[in-house]
Amino acid sequence: MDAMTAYLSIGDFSRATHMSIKMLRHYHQIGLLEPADVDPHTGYRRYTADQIPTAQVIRRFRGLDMPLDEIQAVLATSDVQTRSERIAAHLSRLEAELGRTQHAVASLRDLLAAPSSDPIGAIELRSVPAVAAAAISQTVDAEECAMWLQGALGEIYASLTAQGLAANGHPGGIFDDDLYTDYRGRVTVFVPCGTTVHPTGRITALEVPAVELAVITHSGSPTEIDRAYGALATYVARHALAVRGPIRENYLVGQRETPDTCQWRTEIGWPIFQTGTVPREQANP
Amino acid sequence: MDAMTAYLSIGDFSRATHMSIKMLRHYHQIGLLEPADVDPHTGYRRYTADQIPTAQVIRRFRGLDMPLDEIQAVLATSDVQTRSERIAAHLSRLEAELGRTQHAVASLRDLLAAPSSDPIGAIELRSVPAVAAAAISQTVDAEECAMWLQGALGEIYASLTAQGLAANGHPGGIFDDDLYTDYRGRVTVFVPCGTTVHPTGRITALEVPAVELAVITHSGSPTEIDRAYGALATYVARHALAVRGPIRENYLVGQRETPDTCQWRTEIGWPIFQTGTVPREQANP
DNA sequence: TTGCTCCTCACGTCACGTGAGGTGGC
DNA sequence: TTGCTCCTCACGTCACGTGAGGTGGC
Repeated sequence: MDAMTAYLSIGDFSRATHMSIKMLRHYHQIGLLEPADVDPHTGYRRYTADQIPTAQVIRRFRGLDMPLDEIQAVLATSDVQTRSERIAAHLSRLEAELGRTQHAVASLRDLLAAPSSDPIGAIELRSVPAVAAAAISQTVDAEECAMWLQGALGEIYASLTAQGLAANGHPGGIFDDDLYTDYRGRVTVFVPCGTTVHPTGRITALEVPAVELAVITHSGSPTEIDRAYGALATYVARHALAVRGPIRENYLVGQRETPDTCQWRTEIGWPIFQTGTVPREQANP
Repeated sequence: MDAMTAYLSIGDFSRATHMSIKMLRHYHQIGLLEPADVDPHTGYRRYTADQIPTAQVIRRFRGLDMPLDEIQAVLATSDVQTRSERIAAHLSRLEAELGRTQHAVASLRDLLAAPSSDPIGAIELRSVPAVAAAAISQTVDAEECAMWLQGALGEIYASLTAQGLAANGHPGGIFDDDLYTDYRGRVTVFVPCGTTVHPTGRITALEVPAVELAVITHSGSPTEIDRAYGALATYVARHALAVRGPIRENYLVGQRETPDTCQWRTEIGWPIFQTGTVPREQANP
């Protein structure tokens, strides 16, 4: 018997590859996995045994939540080098996400085990003067914001070193409201420096404006900063201090000081009314 | 100033909780997180600072991909005991999935590193006689099939022991086509035993029918059994042997023998034409 | 001939995102 | 008064699943 005539019906192909018929039809429709032959009269799909390995690769990738268009891109890449790179990139992303999820699970376990072990510090009202800085601004997605910030900060420090300039305080970030309300907005990261920086790459010289802020300090990993945000927002709301304006963050201890995120310390600054001489207050949530 | 009047607009609440406005409106619509007040004239949503912790819990759970209705169920549970159990259950599911994904990543890395290290065995055509067995049958989803099978098998062995009966061969499974084509179908798991079993629980006495099968053996974890299925389907297609009927599996080495899934050995049987005296053949994919 | 497989729409699901078009509040 | 915030539809996205209603093949 001729091996070429050994077509598999969609049902047989489903059994061979462990993909549902609905999936196979879907993959046909979007052109990801086209049957070797389609009967022009009945519309019956016919697959060959040769297509099984391809189907299995697709199934494996889907099992790892790779989007269909990415799978398609990988399969369309004939260049072995590029192909391997794309796959490796996806696997790295996956492993990174695995780490984050593991961390989140542990963190939630902690939260549930000791519900009120809040190491959330006091809230301080602060008048921040204007300061000259080297800065990078860009519109970014909320998800990639943390990563983007690290990269931009690295670029700024590298340029300061190249220009023989010294940082003049902790690095900071300025976050447009859109970043929170639409999950996409303008972010500025800056490093104060006495001398005006010479613009190179994405870097610009920026006069960071003066503001009145309610400030809280978050100790620990950025993944758990939400609690400090909540405490700060509660305080500002209860005291009716709220005013429009971007949120600030200052990185007292961060990537540059230690890779151990548990030791990081971040100040969050929420814009408030100019209250003149404000007494230092304790948060009372 | 009165703390009770300290409402937050949806924008402020978004900044306080790191949830987008779209999310907050969505959660309002489905009743997961209702604003403390809605202005009857303008429709403006007003939140209180008290709602921030609840919102944060929701955000944490969503970060772990918990479905919204499950979150709702957890929050609606006033009984602390039940609530903790539900959360713990979700975390356990998550950790199990983490393990599976890690395994899948590693497996795919292997596959890419050594593309043709196929330890896939020979294919044998076999006449299987009918056999008396203790069995459990049920319609299950493809995803939960493996888990279900372990549980059912455990029940069967326990009952055999209780009735003083001995197993008379390896345990096996019978899988309706629907399980592959629709991801939901009838599955039967059985253990051959000489004496007729007394029906208890889900267990019935079953005469497992005789069949002609093409059989391949898969060595290793069930998560990688897809390759053996592919090889077997290819063989059956190329030799035009296919015939309707449920697929069989025999568990030569499984959970009962060793928890190390790498050492498991599973036979897969694909129904074929009754060919009378068949010569033993080698697969030639 | 019966029952099974396979076909094509059309619509549903889940958790939102993306505008359009309009109004309210400082 | 201007510009910003907020509102409600209505529709889109992603990867399919769920029928309805109908035809083909052994």
